[in-house]
Amino acid sequence: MLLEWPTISKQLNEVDVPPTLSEALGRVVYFKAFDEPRRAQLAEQMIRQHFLPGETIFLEGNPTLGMWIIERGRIKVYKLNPNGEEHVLRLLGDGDTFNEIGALDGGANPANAGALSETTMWVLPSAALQNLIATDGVFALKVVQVLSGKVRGLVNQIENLTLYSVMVRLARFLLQQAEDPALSGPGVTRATIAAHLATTPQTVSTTLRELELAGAIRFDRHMILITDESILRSIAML
Amino acid sequence: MLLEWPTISKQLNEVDVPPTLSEALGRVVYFKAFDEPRRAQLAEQMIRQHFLPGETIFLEGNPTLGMWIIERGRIKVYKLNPNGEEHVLRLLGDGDTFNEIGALDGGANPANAGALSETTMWVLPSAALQNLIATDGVFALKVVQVLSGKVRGLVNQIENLTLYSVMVRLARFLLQQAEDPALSGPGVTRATIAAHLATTPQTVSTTLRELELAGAIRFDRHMILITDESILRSIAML
DNA sequence: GGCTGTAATTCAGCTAGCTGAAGTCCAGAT
DNA sequence: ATCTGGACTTCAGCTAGCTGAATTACAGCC
Repeated sequence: MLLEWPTISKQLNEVDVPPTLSEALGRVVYFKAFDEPRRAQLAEQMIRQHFLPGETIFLEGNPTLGMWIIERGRIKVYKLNPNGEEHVLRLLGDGDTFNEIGALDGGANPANAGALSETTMWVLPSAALQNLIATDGVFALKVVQVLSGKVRGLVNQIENLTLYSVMVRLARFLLQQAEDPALSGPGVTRATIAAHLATTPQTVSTTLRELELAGAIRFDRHMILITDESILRSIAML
Repeated sequence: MLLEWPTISKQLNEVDVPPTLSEALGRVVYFKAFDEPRRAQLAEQMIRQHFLPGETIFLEGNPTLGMWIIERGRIKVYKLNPNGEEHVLRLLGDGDTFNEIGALDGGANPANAGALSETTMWVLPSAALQNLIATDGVFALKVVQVLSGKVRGLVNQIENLTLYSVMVRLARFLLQQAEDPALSGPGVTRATIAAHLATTPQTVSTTLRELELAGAIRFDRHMILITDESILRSIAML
């Protein structure tokens, strides 16, 4: 199993870029069940946005524009404390959505968002989303399902942060990374991962060395190779 | 401002116990908008349960019975790691609901639940809840609102845990406690609070002493008095 | 009143993980 | 080929908070 780790920005040519926005919407969890005309109608209400690496997409506490859908790129959703320290809540990539909460309840942005790589995205205005829920029971049900999953995910994050060591959290992250391409790729640096696992880049480094020593992974240039998933899983306590 | 701290179980006579279940449902966030006949119909589908302090209500991973509604008492929702260490996700009391997620998405219980005090509760079976969502758009919208709030709350918890010290977390908890009676009262011991703030009872003790030294709080028997809210708020970085 | 058991406090010693600094690696630009 | 700057690594020193143990306080009960 091979993991693209940071700084590898060249070879990132995921082949299957969907040709039209409407088609792309078919891959978004919320709209999978929509038929073509309905997706097209939705597409008309959306606004295209483009960001460069390092650019801020929006700030916590500001009014929510809508739900964001990533066409292509990597972004982070994060919190800051007054010292400027950062905790990365989510790392997202192609086809992922974010800031649903603000769009759904009409409140302010719950967190900050920033581009990690060059990114193309679309915004579905809050009003359009809320209108869908109010008029389409099946869609509302879908939203409840997705939100439930989101709650489960956050509870899981809290569990990891409070009940497991950096070693375990990192092992779990590597296993997730093997499943989800959004967790690797351009812009996803050690510092970003550290901020996601509530630790420091230095500690990530030394802990990766320990994982190598334990025979779970191997380094190949800037890539990380899982050499023995069973060892990694047992370290991850899974 | 006065906070009942642990071990005071006698004087807990919150006067306004609602006489009927149907009436009690009117105080539950999900059912506030229901009229009396509708609440009565709902009440018919519910099952009454009784627990003693320390009893387990349900375990993570088991099939979900339904959504629980607390008539009277204190409970905790918590996660365990293989060492038996515990993290308390939520502390709940009269009128609060829990395990909605399992009931909403039909999955397993996302966490464990246990009674902290003698508790009377009701279970609304998952099927009944899901039926409501499917047939009542206004209700579905309400559920989306509540779930959004839940996500915001969890993100807030993660922020506290990862970006702020025990001192700050404890100060914030004391301020919350002043607002929400479920966070004090019978069964809510130092150990429980420590498990909620991801620390130890010893550290809670020493940190409370420091807060006293800073002039933010005072001890009176086993009670904690907020003597200077502005000091406490500034320590809490709020 | 005195007993008993649980909760809370205090303290000394320890450790996981942080901090800051110095050095290395490497992709991209010239 | 060399240079440059960001990312990564390594290390020594430190500290917030944990651990275990001993002590005290208190509620409930007779």
